[in-house]
Amino acid sequence: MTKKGRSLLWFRKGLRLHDNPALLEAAKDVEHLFPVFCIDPHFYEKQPIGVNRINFLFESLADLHESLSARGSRLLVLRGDPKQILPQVWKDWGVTKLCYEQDTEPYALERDNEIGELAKKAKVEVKTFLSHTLYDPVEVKKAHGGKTPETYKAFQSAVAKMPPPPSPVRDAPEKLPTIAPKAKGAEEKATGVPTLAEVGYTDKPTTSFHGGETKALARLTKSLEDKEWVVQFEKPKTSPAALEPSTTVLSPYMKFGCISARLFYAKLVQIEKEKKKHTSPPTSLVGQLLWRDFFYTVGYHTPNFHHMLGNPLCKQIQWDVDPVLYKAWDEGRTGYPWIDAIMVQLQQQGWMHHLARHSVACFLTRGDLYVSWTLGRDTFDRLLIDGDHFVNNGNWMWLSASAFFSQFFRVYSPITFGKKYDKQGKFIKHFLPVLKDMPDKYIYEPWTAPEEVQKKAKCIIGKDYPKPVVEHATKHKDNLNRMKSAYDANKSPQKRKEISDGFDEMARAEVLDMEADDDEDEEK
DNA sequence: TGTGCGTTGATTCG
DNA sequence: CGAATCAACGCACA
Repeated sequence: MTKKGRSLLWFRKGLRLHDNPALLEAAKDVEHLFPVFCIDPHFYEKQPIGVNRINFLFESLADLHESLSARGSRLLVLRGDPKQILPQVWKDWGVTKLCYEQDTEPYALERDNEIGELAKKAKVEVKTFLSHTLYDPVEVKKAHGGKTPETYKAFQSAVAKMPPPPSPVRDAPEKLPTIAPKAKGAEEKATGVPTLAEVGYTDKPTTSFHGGETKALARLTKSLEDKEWVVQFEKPKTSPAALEPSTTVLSPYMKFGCISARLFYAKLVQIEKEKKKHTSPPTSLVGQLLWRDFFYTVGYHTPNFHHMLGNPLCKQIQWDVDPVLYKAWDEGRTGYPWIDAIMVQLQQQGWMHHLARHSVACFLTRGDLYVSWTLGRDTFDRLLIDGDHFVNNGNWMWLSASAFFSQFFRVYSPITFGKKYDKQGKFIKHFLPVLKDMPDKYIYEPWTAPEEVQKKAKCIIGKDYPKPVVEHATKHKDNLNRMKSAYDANKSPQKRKEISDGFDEMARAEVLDMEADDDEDEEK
């Protein structure tokens, strides 16, 4: 049988050659294969992506290109809106089949729907595959009696009724079909992975984590080396103050699909079987993978999951609109070293420990500043190399006690929480060198240090390092009362609606616009 | 309608 | 260092 046809493999997430069913389908029985990634302006129109995050993506693309090249292919990187670009290239290149991995994020659903329609008109066959999550969110809902599981437990009971997650499919073949040699515009349009400078970045990336399937697989192997550690893993017992991460840091690779969740899962289950005794969800490593699938599932089925307004799961809360407090948090100058050090770690590394994220998220919202979780979500989305739509939004609602979690009286202290893990404040001193000579005794509350101690440490509070922007002891108590009132109000649909109607989204937008205004001021 | 539980709080007491 | 207490939420299930 002679091979005919030309397929286009569209990479979005799933930046890998292992466990990639769309790739296997695209490479099957065709004469030529066009592996494509689109740099879609949609993802940086709302806010500029942090340099670490965009670099992680570019590194992942470069790695993908290398791996494809080793198999006689290459990665074609296109610039622009895929809804415009793809129809053009499949016409130019004579593409007969379009293959990609399903993406359930709201923007992706809309985009892919539209592209599906365009493909139909152009008589391009479309084949899609579910391989980003362990379970299909649609199937999970079915298994739960047609209702969306809104708690982890409900999710667990739903998936317990389902077949286990599919095993990873076989790796990409050693030889892939080539790109058609004279495909019109293939070389001009697809100019390889862009440099940071080309897309307007002048700053260098600062993170020590690097993207790509190769790095991902190496990290997976290393993470699973110590099987005893694997089977004893309990997330809450790992330290948020460790300078060498106390967890796997596989999340950025999971976000971009440099690693397959199903591969990770299969390996964990194998080790658990081997060792017999092991920890269990929700705290175990398998439990962590299930959290990811839980948020993907509930997020997919909840309208306006990434908003407070119009989100049926989300408590309607009249958060303060305070650009000054928000910016102090965002830029790591709240005057609470534990909070600021974590925010600096976010800027530098694009990654923080899960409990560190809890600390700063609680602080921004119900704990101290009483600023909307959606602003914190945006900061994380901009700077985290593992920022993942459903997981990020879900966790922000959790920490702000807007959904999933309702014991709002459990507040993280910006002073004592970190102390439990790091009495000497090594973490703080690493990320806030201005405090490096502050005695351990004052490291979590430097404003309490006597003047001569501050002088000796060459760190005057209010000059070299900020005074606290709010007083935690009093503010968190005020907030507790406000949360109690908000919860009471949410019991009444009428009052809930009143809060929604009165919540000024424009005011929230102004907070974001402030940064643009600042830039203008600097130029003047 | 009551009860127990919920991935990861803080403080105090023994 | 573990347990009780603080003040007290919503949800699932009996």
